[in-house]
Amino acid sequence: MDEQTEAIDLMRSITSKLIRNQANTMQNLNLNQQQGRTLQYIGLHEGLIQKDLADAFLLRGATISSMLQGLEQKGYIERRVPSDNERQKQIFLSERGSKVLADVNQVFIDSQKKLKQTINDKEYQELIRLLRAVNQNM
Amino acid sequence: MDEQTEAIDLMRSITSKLIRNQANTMQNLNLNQQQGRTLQYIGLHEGLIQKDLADAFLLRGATISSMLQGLEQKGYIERRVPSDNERQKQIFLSERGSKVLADVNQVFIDSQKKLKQTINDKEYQELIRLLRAVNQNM
DNA sequence: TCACAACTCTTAGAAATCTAACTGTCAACA
DNA sequence: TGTTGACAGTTAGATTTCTAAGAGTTGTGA
Repeated sequence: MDEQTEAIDLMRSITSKLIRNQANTMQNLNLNQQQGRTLQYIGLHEGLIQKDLADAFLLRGATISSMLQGLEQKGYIERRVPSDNERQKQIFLSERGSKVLADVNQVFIDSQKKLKQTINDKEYQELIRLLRAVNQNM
Repeated sequence: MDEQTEAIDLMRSITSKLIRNQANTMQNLNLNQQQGRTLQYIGLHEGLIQKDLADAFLLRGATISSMLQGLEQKGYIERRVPSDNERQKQIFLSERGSKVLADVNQVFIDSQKKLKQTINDKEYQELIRLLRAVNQNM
Protein backbone atom coordinates (compact mmCIF):
# COMPACT_ATOMS: atom_id res chain seq x y z
CA MET A 1 0.00 0.00 0.00
CA ASP A 2 1.20 3.50 -0.78
CA GLU A 3 2.50 5.13 2.36
CA GLN A 4 1.42 8.58 1.23
CA THR A 5 -2.22 7.57 1.41
CA GLU A 6 -2.15 4.58 3.72
CA ALA A 7 -4.07 6.19 6.56
CA ILE A 8 -7.03 7.14 4.41
CA ASP A 9 -6.86 3.89 2.46
CA LEU A 10 -7.11 1.97 5.71
CA MET A 11 -10.01 4.01 6.96
CA ARG A 12 -11.87 3.50 3.70
CA SER A 13 -11.17 -0.21 3.73
CA ILE A 14 -12.43 -0.63 7.27
CA THR A 15 -15.48 1.48 6.57
CA SER A 16 -16.30 -0.62 3.50
CA LYS A 17 -16.08 -3.80 5.53
CA LEU A 18 -18.35 -2.37 8.21
CA ILE A 19 -20.94 -1.37 5.65
CA ARG A 20 -20.75 -4.77 4.01
CA ASN A 21 -21.21 -6.48 7.36
CA GLN A 22 -24.29 -4.42 8.08
CA ALA A 23 -25.77 -4.68 4.61
CA ASN A 24 -27.81 -7.87 5.05
CA THR A 25 -29.48 -6.87 8.28
CA MET A 26 -30.12 -3.33 7.11
CA GLN A 27 -31.69 -4.67 3.95
CA ASN A 28 -34.12 -6.68 6.05
CA LEU A 29 -35.08 -3.42 7.75
CA ASN A 30 -35.62 -1.87 4.31
CA LEU A 31 -32.97 0.78 4.96
CA ASN A 32 -29.51 1.58 3.70
CA GLN A 33 -26.66 2.62 5.94
CA GLN A 34 -27.17 6.34 5.56
CA GLN A 35 -30.86 6.06 6.37
CA GLY A 36 -30.00 4.06 9.46
CA ARG A 37 -27.48 6.64 10.60
CA THR A 38 -30.07 9.35 10.01
CA LEU A 39 -32.68 7.59 12.15
CA GLN A 40 -30.09 7.24 14.90
CA TYR A 41 -29.26 10.91 14.76
CA ILE A 42 -32.92 11.90 14.83
CA GLY A 43 -33.45 9.64 17.82
CA LEU A 44 -30.71 11.44 19.69
CA HIS A 45 -31.87 14.93 18.68
CA GLU A 46 -35.61 14.85 18.24
CA GLY A 47 -37.09 18.08 16.99
CA LEU A 48 -33.98 19.02 15.02
CA ILE A 49 -34.41 20.68 11.62
CA GLN A 50 -33.24 19.41 8.26
CA LYS A 51 -30.33 21.81 8.14
CA ASP A 52 -28.95 20.20 11.31
CA LEU A 53 -28.81 16.88 9.50
CA ALA A 54 -27.12 18.42 6.49
CA ASP A 55 -24.46 19.89 8.78
CA ALA A 56 -24.03 16.73 10.84
CA PHE A 57 -23.51 14.47 7.82
CA LEU A 58 -21.93 17.03 5.49
CA LEU A 59 -24.61 16.42 2.89
CA ARG A 60 -26.52 18.86 0.66
CA GLY A 61 -29.88 20.17 1.74
CA ALA A 62 -31.43 18.63 -1.34
CA THR A 63 -30.08 15.22 -0.41
CA ILE A 64 -31.55 15.47 3.07
CA SER A 65 -34.83 16.61 1.60
CA SER A 66 -35.06 13.55 -0.63
CA MET A 67 -33.93 11.15 2.04
CA LEU A 68 -36.47 12.40 4.56
CA GLN A 69 -39.21 12.11 1.98
CA GLY A 70 -38.27 8.45 1.75
CA LEU A 71 -38.23 7.95 5.51
CA GLU A 72 -41.56 9.77 5.80
CA GLN A 73 -43.14 7.56 3.12
CA LYS A 74 -41.98 4.50 5.00
CA GLY A 75 -43.69 5.94 8.07
CA TYR A 76 -40.55 6.20 10.20
CA ILE A 77 -40.57 9.96 10.79
CA GLU A 78 -42.90 12.96 10.94
CA ARG A 79 -42.09 16.52 9.90
CA ARG A 80 -43.76 19.58 11.38
CA VAL A 81 -43.35 23.25 10.57
CA PRO A 82 -42.71 25.07 13.88
CA SER A 83 -45.05 27.99 14.55
CA ASP A 84 -42.22 30.41 15.25
CA ASN A 85 -40.40 29.88 11.95
CA GLU A 86 -42.21 28.72 8.86
CA ARG A 87 -39.02 28.21 6.90
CA GLN A 88 -38.06 25.21 8.96
CA LYS A 89 -39.31 21.66 9.44
CA GLN A 90 -38.77 19.87 12.70
CA ILE A 91 -38.26 16.13 12.57
CA PHE A 92 -39.58 13.51 14.96
CA LEU A 93 -39.55 9.73 15.05
CA SER A 94 -42.92 8.05 14.60
CA GLU A 95 -43.87 5.12 16.80
CA ARG A 96 -42.88 2.81 13.98
CA GLY A 97 -39.62 4.69 13.60
CA SER A 98 -38.78 4.22 17.26
CA LYS A 99 -39.27 0.49 16.94
CA VAL A 100 -37.05 0.22 13.88
CA LEU A 101 -34.43 2.38 15.55
CA ALA A 102 -33.91 -0.25 18.23
CA ASP A 103 -33.00 -2.76 15.51
CA VAL A 104 -30.79 -0.27 13.71
CA ASN A 105 -28.92 0.54 16.91
CA GLN A 106 -28.29 -3.15 17.45
CA VAL A 107 -26.75 -3.45 13.99
CA PHE A 108 -24.27 -0.67 14.73
CA ILE A 109 -23.51 -2.01 18.19
CA ASP A 110 -22.74 -5.41 16.69
CA SER A 111 -20.50 -3.74 14.13
CA GLN A 112 -18.50 -2.01 16.80
CA LYS A 113 -18.20 -5.24 18.80
CA LYS A 114 -16.76 -6.89 15.74
CA LEU A 115 -14.27 -4.07 15.30
CA LYS A 116 -13.35 -4.16 18.98
CA GLN A 117 -12.45 -7.83 18.78
CA THR A 118 -9.68 -7.19 16.27
CA ILE A 119 -7.35 -5.60 18.84
CA ASN A 120 -6.91 -5.79 22.61
CA ASP A 121 -8.62 -3.51 25.13
CA LYS A 122 -5.69 -1.21 25.66
CA GLU A 123 -5.14 -0.80 21.95
CA TYR A 124 -8.82 -0.15 21.47
CA GLN A 125 -8.83 2.63 24.04
CA GLU A 126 -5.82 4.18 22.33
CA LEU A 127 -7.49 3.94 18.92
CA ILE A 128 -10.55 5.75 20.25
CA ARG A 129 -8.37 8.45 21.76
CA LEU A 130 -6.51 9.00 18.50
CA LEU A 131 -9.63 8.99 16.35
CA ARG A 132 -11.21 11.55 18.67
CA ALA A 133 -8.20 13.82 18.26
CA VAL A 134 -8.15 13.44 14.48
CA ASN A 135 -11.87 14.06 14.22
CA GLN A 136 -11.73 17.08 16.45
CA ASN A 137 -8.84 18.75 14.65
CA MET A 138 -10.04 18.28 11.10
CA MET B 1 -21.55 10.36 21.57
CA ASP B 2 -22.77 6.86 22.31
CA GLU B 3 -19.92 4.76 23.58
CA GLN B 4 -21.36 1.61 22.04
CA THR B 5 -20.85 2.98 18.57
CA GLU B 6 -18.26 5.67 19.08
CA ALA B 7 -15.49 3.96 17.14
CA ILE B 8 -17.54 3.59 13.98
CA ASP B 9 -19.15 7.00 14.43
CA LEU B 10 -15.68 8.55 14.56
CA MET B 11 -14.50 6.70 11.49
CA ARG B 12 -17.56 7.78 9.56
CA SER B 13 -17.18 11.35 10.68
CA ILE B 14 -13.55 11.51 9.66
CA THR B 15 -14.29 9.83 6.34
CA SER B 16 -17.05 12.36 5.63
CA LYS B 17 -14.71 15.23 6.30
CA LEU B 18 -12.05 13.77 4.02
CA ILE B 19 -14.57 13.35 1.21
CA ARG B 20 -15.82 16.89 1.73
CA ASN B 21 -12.28 18.24 1.63
CA GLN B 22 -11.60 16.46 -1.63
CA ALA B 23 -14.93 17.30 -3.25
CA ASN B 24 -14.01 20.61 -4.86
CA THR B 25 -10.82 19.43 -6.49
CA MET B 26 -12.34 16.15 -7.59
CA GLN B 27 -15.22 18.01 -9.14
CA ASN B 28 -12.77 20.02 -11.21
CA LEU B 29 -11.40 16.71 -12.47
CA ASN B 30 -14.96 15.65 -13.34
CA LEU B 31 -14.76 12.66 -11.00
CA ASN B 32 -16.30 11.63 -7.71
CA GLN B 33 -14.37 10.03 -4.89
CA GLN B 34 -15.14 6.44 -5.85
CA GLN B 35 -14.09 7.04 -9.43
CA GLY B 36 -10.85 8.57 -8.20
CA ARG B 37 -10.14 5.61 -5.96
CA THR B 38 -10.87 3.29 -8.86
CA LEU B 39 -8.42 5.06 -11.14
CA GLN B 40 -5.80 4.80 -8.40
CA TYR B 41 -6.37 1.10 -8.01
CA ILE B 42 -6.22 0.53 -11.76
CA GLY B 43 -2.98 2.47 -11.90
CA LEU B 44 -1.47 0.18 -9.29
CA HIS B 45 -2.79 -3.02 -10.90
CA GLU B 46 -2.98 -2.51 -14.64
CA GLY B 47 -4.51 -5.40 -16.51
CA LEU B 48 -6.72 -6.41 -13.62
CA ILE B 49 -10.24 -7.62 -14.38
CA GLN B 50 -13.52 -6.10 -13.23
CA LYS B 51 -14.06 -8.78 -10.62
CA ASP B 52 -10.82 -7.72 -8.94
CA LEU B 53 -12.25 -4.23 -8.50
CA ALA B 54 -15.51 -5.60 -7.12
CA ASP B 55 -13.54 -7.60 -4.56
CA ALA B 56 -11.19 -4.75 -3.68
CA PHE B 57 -13.97 -2.25 -3.04
CA LEU B 58 -16.63 -4.69 -1.85
CA LEU B 59 -19.02 -3.52 -4.55
CA ARG B 60 -21.37 -5.46 -6.83
CA GLY B 61 -20.21 -6.51 -10.26
CA ALA B 62 -23.02 -4.47 -11.78
CA THR B 63 -21.83 -1.37 -9.99
CA ILE B 64 -18.31 -1.81 -11.34
CA SER B 65 -19.70 -2.42 -14.79
CA SER B 66 -21.60 0.88 -14.75
CA MET B 67 -18.75 2.83 -13.24
CA LEU B 68 -16.24 1.59 -15.79
CA GLN B 69 -18.63 2.48 -18.61
CA GLY B 70 -18.51 6.01 -17.25
CA LEU B 71 -14.71 6.07 -17.00
CA GLU B 72 -14.46 4.60 -20.49
CA GLN B 73 -16.79 7.26 -21.90
CA LYS B 74 -14.65 9.94 -20.34
CA GLY B 75 -11.68 8.35 -22.07
CA TYR B 76 -9.77 7.52 -18.89
CA ILE B 77 -9.57 3.74 -19.31
CA GLU B 78 -9.62 1.01 -21.94
CA ARG B 79 -11.08 -2.47 -21.61
CA ARG B 80 -9.86 -5.51 -23.52
CA VAL B 81 -11.09 -9.09 -23.56
CA PRO B 82 -8.06 -11.34 -22.95
CA SER B 83 -7.57 -14.09 -25.53
CA ASP B 84 -7.34 -16.83 -22.91
CA ASN B 85 -10.67 -16.10 -21.24
CA GLU B 86 -13.48 -14.42 -23.10
CA ARG B 87 -15.57 -13.99 -19.97
CA GLN B 88 -13.23 -11.39 -18.60
CA LYS B 89 -12.26 -7.82 -19.42
CA GLN B 90 -8.86 -6.47 -18.56
CA ILE B 91 -8.62 -2.82 -17.64
CA PHE B 92 -5.88 -0.35 -18.57
CA LEU B 93 -5.38 3.37 -18.09
CA SER B 94 -5.47 5.44 -21.27
CA GLU B 95 -2.91 8.17 -21.78
CA ARG B 96 -5.49 10.68 -20.67
CA GLY B 97 -6.27 8.51 -17.65
CA SER B 98 -2.62 8.46 -16.61
CA LYS B 99 -2.51 12.22 -16.69
CA VAL B 100 -5.64 12.60 -14.56
CA LEU B 101 -4.37 9.99 -12.15
CA ALA B 102 -1.45 12.21 -11.21
CA ASP B 103 -3.90 14.91 -10.13
CA VAL B 104 -6.09 12.42 -8.32
CA ASN B 105 -3.12 11.05 -6.41
CA GLN B 106 -2.22 14.54 -5.32
CA VAL B 107 -5.71 15.07 -3.92
CA PHE B 108 -5.42 11.97 -1.76
CA ILE B 109 -1.88 12.81 -0.68
CA ASP B 110 -3.05 16.27 0.40
CA SER B 111 -5.90 14.67 2.32
CA GLN B 112 -3.56 12.44 4.22
CA LYS B 113 -1.25 15.36 4.99
CA LYS B 114 -4.18 17.19 6.47
CA LEU B 115 -5.09 14.19 8.59
CA LYS B 116 -1.48 13.76 9.69
CA GLN B 117 -1.33 17.30 10.99
CA THR B 118 -4.06 16.66 13.54
CA ILE B 119 -1.81 14.55 15.82
CA ASN B 120 1.92 14.26 16.46
CA ASP B 121 4.26 11.89 14.62
CA LYS B 122 4.38 9.23 17.28
CA GLU B 123 0.61 9.20 17.60
CA TYR B 124 0.28 9.02 13.86
CA GLN B 125 2.54 5.96 13.66
CA GLU B 126 0.50 4.31 16.37
CA LEU B 127 -2.76 5.14 14.58
CA ILE B 128 -1.46 3.52 11.40
CA ARG B 129 -0.38 0.45 13.32
CA LEU B 130 -3.80 0.08 14.95
CA LEU B 131 -5.74 0.67 11.75
CA ARG B 132 -3.63 -1.96 10.01
CA ALA B 133 -4.46 -4.47 12.70
CA VAL B 134 -8.17 -3.66 12.63
CA ASN B 135 -8.29 -3.86 8.86
CA GLN B 136 -6.39 -7.12 8.75
CA ASN B 137 -8.54 -8.87 11.34
CA MET B 138 -11.94 -7.84 10.04
C1' DT C 1 -18.12 -36.09 -24.22
C1' DC C 2 -21.74 -33.75 -22.42
C1' DA C 3 -24.69 -31.91 -18.98
C1' DC C 4 -24.59 -28.75 -15.48
C1' DA C 5 -22.69 -25.60 -12.26
C1' DA C 6 -19.71 -21.71 -11.66
C1' DC C 7 -17.79 -17.62 -13.39
C1' DT C 8 -17.70 -12.84 -15.49
C1' DC C 9 -19.98 -9.32 -17.21
C1' DT C 10 -24.24 -6.76 -18.82
C1' DT C 11 -28.87 -4.89 -18.86
C1' DA C 12 -33.24 -3.12 -16.95
C1' DG C 13 -35.42 -0.68 -13.71
C1' DA C 14 -35.66 1.33 -9.06
C1' DA C 15 -33.70 4.17 -5.56
C1' DA C 16 -30.36 7.46 -3.82
C1' DT C 17 -27.52 11.43 -4.36
C1' DC C 18 -25.75 15.30 -6.67
C1' DT C 19 -25.94 20.25 -8.80
C1' DA C 20 -28.44 24.18 -10.10
C1' DA C 21 -32.27 26.80 -9.92
C1' DC C 22 -36.36 27.99 -7.53
C1' DT C 23 -40.05 29.34 -3.74
C1' DG C 24 -41.24 31.18 0.38
C1' DT C 25 -39.94 33.17 4.95
C1' DC C 26 -37.28 35.90 8.05
C1' DA C 27 -33.84 39.47 9.54
C1' DA C 28 -31.21 43.63 9.08
C1' DC C 29 -30.84 48.16 8.30
C1' DA C 30 -31.12 52.61 5.81
C1' DT D 1 -41.39 50.78 6.59
C1' DG D 2 -39.48 48.77 2.53
C1' DT D 3 -35.79 46.74 0.30
C1' DT D 4 -32.42 43.50 0.18
C1' DG D 5 -29.87 39.51 1.46
C1' DA D 6 -29.71 35.35 4.13
C1' DC D 7 -31.96 31.23 5.31
C1' DA D 8 -34.56 26.59 4.88
C1' DG D 9 -36.44 23.64 2.09
C1' DT D 10 -38.07 21.80 -2.62
C1' DT D 11 -37.98 20.47 -7.43
C1' DA D 12 -35.99 19.03 -11.90
C1' DG D 13 -32.86 16.51 -14.25
C1' DA D 14 -28.44 14.03 -14.49
C1' DT D 15 -25.49 10.61 -12.54
C1' DT D 16 -24.42 6.84 -9.58
C1' DT D 17 -25.42 2.69 -7.25
C1' DC D 18 -28.29 -0.95 -6.12
C1' DT D 19 -31.00 -5.56 -6.92
C1' DA D 20 -32.56 -9.02 -9.87
C1' DA D 21 -32.39 -11.35 -13.90
C1' DG D 22 -30.03 -12.79 -17.95
C1' DA D 23 -26.22 -14.02 -21.64
C1' DG D 24 -22.16 -16.04 -22.89
C1' DT D 25 -17.90 -18.63 -21.45
C1' DT D 26 -15.37 -21.95 -18.84
C1' DG D 27 -14.62 -25.84 -15.69
C1' DT D 28 -15.90 -30.33 -13.89
C1' DG D 29 -17.61 -34.82 -12.90
C1' DA D 30 -20.38 -38.74 -14.43
